[in-house]
Amino acid sequence: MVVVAMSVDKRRTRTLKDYPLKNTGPVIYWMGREQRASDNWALLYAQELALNLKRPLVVIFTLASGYLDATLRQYSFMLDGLKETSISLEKKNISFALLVGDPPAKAALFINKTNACSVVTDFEPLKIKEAWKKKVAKNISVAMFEVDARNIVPCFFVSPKQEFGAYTLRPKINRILLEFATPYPALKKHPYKYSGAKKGDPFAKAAASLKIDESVKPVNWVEAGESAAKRTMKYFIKEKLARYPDAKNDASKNALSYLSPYLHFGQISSLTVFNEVKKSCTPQDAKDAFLEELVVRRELADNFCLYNKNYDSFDGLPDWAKKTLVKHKADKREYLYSLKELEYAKTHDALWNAAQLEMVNKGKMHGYLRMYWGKKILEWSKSPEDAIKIAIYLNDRYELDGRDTNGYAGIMWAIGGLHDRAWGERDIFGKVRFMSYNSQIKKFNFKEYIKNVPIS
DNA sequence: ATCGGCTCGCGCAA
DNA sequence: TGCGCGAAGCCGAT
Repeated sequence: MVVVAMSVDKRRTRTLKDYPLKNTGPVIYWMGREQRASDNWALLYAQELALNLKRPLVVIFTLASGYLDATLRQYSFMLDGLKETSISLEKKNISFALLVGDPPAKAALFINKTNACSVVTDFEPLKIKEAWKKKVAKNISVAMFEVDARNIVPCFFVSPKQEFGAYTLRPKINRILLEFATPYPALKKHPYKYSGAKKGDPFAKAAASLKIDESVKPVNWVEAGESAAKRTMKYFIKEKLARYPDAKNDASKNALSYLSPYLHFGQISSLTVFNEVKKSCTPQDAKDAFLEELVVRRELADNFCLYNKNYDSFDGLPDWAKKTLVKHKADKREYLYSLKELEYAKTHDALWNAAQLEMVNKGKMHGYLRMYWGKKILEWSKSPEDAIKIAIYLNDRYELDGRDTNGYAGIMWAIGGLHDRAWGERDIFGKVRFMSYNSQIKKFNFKEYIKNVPIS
């Protein structure tokens, strides 16, 4: 077959299954965490393959019950976004199929049944996703590619190992950032129609068959989906970005982008945000401060989860931190709270309780307080192992952006010194950085913050 | 209000 | 081998 030059950078792609391209059924994009029709390198790559082969393009999404203990809150945000995406895809003559059940089994079955000519999926370093992909690759006889459509600089290309800190990854990203920060081509109206599409609304049926924890309710202050994500981005750039450097660590000020749920579900691409921020009329220091978090810190979290498969447990911490935490494991805890006491915000610390309630009731905790929140869980739990488990449980249960590489890296930073340096030794924390209640309340108007936290 | 020390290890210069 | 410096701090001295 003729190999045509592709506009998606080859360094963004990896081969998961080496097999000659066929010329039979559709090209399939198995959509994972990049849940959007626009500005999606994985989808664009799949479309280019399909155009070259002159075949239809089908996007499939595999929907599992209780994925990593997600609750109705996250499912509802995700499905609302997917509905909008599926409509956008259909408008481009790209078919969308929602497959309910065991993801790798359902995906492989669909690929085999439709006699697909190749399969594209998006990059995500979580263990469960890697296991799914491996299983699918084993059970199909067709080429399968993976595209990093999340990071601006592809994660597996920028570094071959776990980076020690932001300062070791930053220069590697910056050296090649502009090579990868290219504008997105538009998704084309696909000229070859897929004839096997099922009639009817797949979402109604799927919702009925899902078995998920419904005790954590959806939140109504934020709208899901690609167009809401773009509106949120534009509002942030226009109204809040200029004061971001001064106000970002102040939980009583409304200065954050509120983009993390959208970024988590891939309803917006960080490169889209990057390009919009760059071309905005905002002081350079504000752009720099925001882009550091949008690019370096987010991509550092993916780097961590890609190269450290203990990203969600004590074993994944750096050696110096494990050593010092073990040394202080038996230190007396002045306060010791059970999971339920923490979950219901019944501690002696009004600031911590407020942050916890903000998360439980809103699905989003202020970014700066997430650090304080995590460090106090270490201080009040019987071991660092327990603290990590509890923090991940609460984060994944209540945050809209739970189960994100950023969530794991953030918790490991707070509790276990990941990507951080050693500091003065003290009880429980050892040499892991400590944060104190007294310093926090001196830094910002916490009464104002607490006043605005939704208490139910 | 501001400053230095705390303390570890990577990466680069020499 | 030495040295600078880092993902968001704390504390005590001045």
